[in-house]
Amino acid sequence: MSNSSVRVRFAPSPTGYLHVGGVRTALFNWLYARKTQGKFILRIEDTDIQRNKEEGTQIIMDGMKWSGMNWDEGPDIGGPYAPYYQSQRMDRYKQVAAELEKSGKAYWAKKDAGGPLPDWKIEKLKKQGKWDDEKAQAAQDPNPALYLKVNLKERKEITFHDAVKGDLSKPAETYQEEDGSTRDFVILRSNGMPVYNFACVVDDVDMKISHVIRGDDHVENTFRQIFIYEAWDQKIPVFAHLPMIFNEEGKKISKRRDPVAITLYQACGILPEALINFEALLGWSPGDGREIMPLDEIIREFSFERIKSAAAQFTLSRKRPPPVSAGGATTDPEVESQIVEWLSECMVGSKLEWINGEYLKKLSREELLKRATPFLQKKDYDLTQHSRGWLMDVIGMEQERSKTLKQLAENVALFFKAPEALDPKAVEKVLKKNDGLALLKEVRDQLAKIEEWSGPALDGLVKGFAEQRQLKLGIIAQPIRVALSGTTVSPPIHDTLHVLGQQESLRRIDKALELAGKM
RNA sequence: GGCCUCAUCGUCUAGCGGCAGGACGCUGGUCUCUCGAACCGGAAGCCGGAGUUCGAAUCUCCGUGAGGCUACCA
Repeated sequence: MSNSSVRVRFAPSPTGYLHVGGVRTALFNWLYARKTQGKFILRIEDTDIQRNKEEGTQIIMDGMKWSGMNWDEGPDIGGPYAPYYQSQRMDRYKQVAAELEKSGKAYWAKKDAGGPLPDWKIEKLKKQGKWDDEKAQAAQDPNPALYLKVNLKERKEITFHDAVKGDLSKPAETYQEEDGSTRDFVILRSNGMPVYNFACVVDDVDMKISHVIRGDDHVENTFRQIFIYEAWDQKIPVFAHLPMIFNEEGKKISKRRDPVAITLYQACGILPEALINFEALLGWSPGDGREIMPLDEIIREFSFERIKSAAAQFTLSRKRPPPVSAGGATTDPEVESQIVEWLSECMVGSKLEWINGEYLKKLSREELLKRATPFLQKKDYDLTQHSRGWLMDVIGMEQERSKTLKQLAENVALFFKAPEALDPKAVEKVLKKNDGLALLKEVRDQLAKIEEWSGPALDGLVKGFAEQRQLKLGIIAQPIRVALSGTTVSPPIHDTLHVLGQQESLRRIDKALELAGKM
């Protein structure tokens, strides 16, 4: 079936976790591959040994799987151009480098002619937190590095067409020193390791990548990479640079500081399909106002033309000070759970949360139970005591009112644990007004006598009770609600009674009468 | 400092020379049962200045602001 020549890749570094920016980049590649029936390749860019984490690759693959993005070739499943780890392709980079050297396109040199960086620049880099001592030292390495000879070919500017941004160009002078010589750049470090730009091109050529889809922080790299493609005499792929995703401060997402690990969103009870939908809409839109779009619809509608070039903020809702400075790069479960609590709060009222709620509503009860179970277990509810049917009834009642799985688990608490105390405000507002306590006593006796404990029967009982006394339904429903839940909020009262069961309902009402009497 | 890119409600966006529209949030209201549910309203925006044009959010130029890259980091 697959006769498309489209081959795209997602090439993350295994530095600890998959974050929302990476997911967006992966997503747009994946969407394009699926739309064109091409191949989506997962490649691990682990040439920077310092920053790699051993379990990094697994974390990325787990995140991709959770998001629902599958790959056709990759580190675990291999493929025609294996291996898909850069660290295992070192010989190949050296081989290509040797070819370039042999054909006079690259040369070994020790250049410190540029000398140490100008002071203003060092200061700026330090200020931006980008200063890297190791990197600075490497530049001072006494051994030669392999430089690519930049060939301007008489061009006044270097130009390429970007599928998203249109024609992009850069003046040739940028690659010229004042004396007219070209500003060549390193492709193999003095320690023999390839730099990113070089390894990336070699891999993309070897793996026959047709479209390079990545963040627009790579636009500048593209110009350098074009010199490599040309020197090596290879076909240049189509480039598509995606607008960045910024944090709330309008800066490039920082893995260190921002809460962006997708496992965090998972823990907040976000559904993967909702996160994907939300991220697809960051920088792309179908153009007709559709917001909730199932994956197959997004695939059908996806095109580079509809990607805009301005950056988007990955914004939650209210900004509150985080409990700790770590943005999710923690391994301490205690700290992690604090961050999840904080993030859940920040998410209230956000578009992501809204989209999630929409997806949550559409799940079948079976599916909802499956997804919610880990969250219910985390709340220490004893699930073994209850039937599947009962559990589905319970979560079904809160399905519409909850926007995340985490909220759902919190909202159903009253069905698993009787309230230990009554909310004093609720007692004041409901039980101590309008004869609340007296009415509760009366309705309790009727509930004790009812023959059929079913939703409709209970609905009839409560409504009949109110009608008889010419009271608004709320006047009687609220006292029951407070008795059952301890608060003024719960699902519809007859459903709550029904699911709780006669015995438990009466027990709670009795307890509430006793407690409220003392207050 | 140099080069590149971007600029529409608070946020995500539609707009491709002809009345600035949608969504989230906010806000007001409705609902003989509560709610962060549902339903119905409202406020809220073209970064600034010139130019082209009968007409500019849209095209051009100049500012301003923001971001990216700029070292052997990816």
